[in-house]
Amino acid sequence: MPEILEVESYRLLADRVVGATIARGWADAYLAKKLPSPSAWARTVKNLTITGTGRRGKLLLLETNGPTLAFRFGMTGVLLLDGDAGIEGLFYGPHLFDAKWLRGGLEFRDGRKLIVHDPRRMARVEINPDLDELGPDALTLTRREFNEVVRVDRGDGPAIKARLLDQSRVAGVGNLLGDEMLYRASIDPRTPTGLLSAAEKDRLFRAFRQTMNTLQRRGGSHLGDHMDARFPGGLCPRDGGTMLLATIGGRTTYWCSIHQHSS
DNA sequence: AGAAAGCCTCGGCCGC
DNA sequence: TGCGGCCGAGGCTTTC
Repeated sequence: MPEILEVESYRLLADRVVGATIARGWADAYLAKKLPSPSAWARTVKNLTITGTGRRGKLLLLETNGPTLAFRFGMTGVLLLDGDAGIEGLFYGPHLFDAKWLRGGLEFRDGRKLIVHDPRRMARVEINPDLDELGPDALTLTRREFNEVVRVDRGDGPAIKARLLDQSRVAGVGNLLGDEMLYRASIDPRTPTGLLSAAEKDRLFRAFRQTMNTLQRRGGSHLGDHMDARFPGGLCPRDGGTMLLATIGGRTTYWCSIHQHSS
């Protein structure tokens, strides 16, 4: 679930600890997998004061008076402050809270705790993350930046769905947001990026912004118009067309056989 | 039982 | 034909 909209809600939650000083931190071996050792997290964060928050795509940043601390949430990670979720419906579907899924976090001198809850163990913490690997942020993508996202230098390029998921091109688009914006733009997700027409690029940019704004207002990446049809045999809510299903860019992709049809 | 919303690695092969 | 880099497949991990 955590795509850019969810991570932005985690950032707003983390804003509440700006000014607080870390008494101690802890991380299990999975959460600390990108660090030299699990103890490196505890050692590094001790006595740091949080000075601000940031975010690039799905990467949450905590600025401090020392190194920048970063969190990525994988597929099932959730950020909690003292056990309270930052947004409604954070524990979606069957994933409820269980103390055994607490993987690490920060405890502040004032007693509050910022905790990562992650059943599937793909969340990670980082110290001084390399932001050069990430493209511009999807929530504030400009037309100029979008033009770079769909630019292809050699050949026809990858399927547009795969390109949208490429975090080095644009940071923050996950599988559900990617499908939703292509659905709204009426574009076949298999279309090679370099073969998109000017009209299709125009529609995709508008749908990109519209998808971010609308789903942020609704409260989550899983609240798109096409979600109800996201199962084998589903019918398009817009025109009743059969929804097609394939793996594109490594992710399960759904699209409408009627209106998402490249001409 | 198979699929899952993210990320990382690796092998193949595309295109110059 | 050689080669760097791109692209897609597969794995991770646990759950329902």
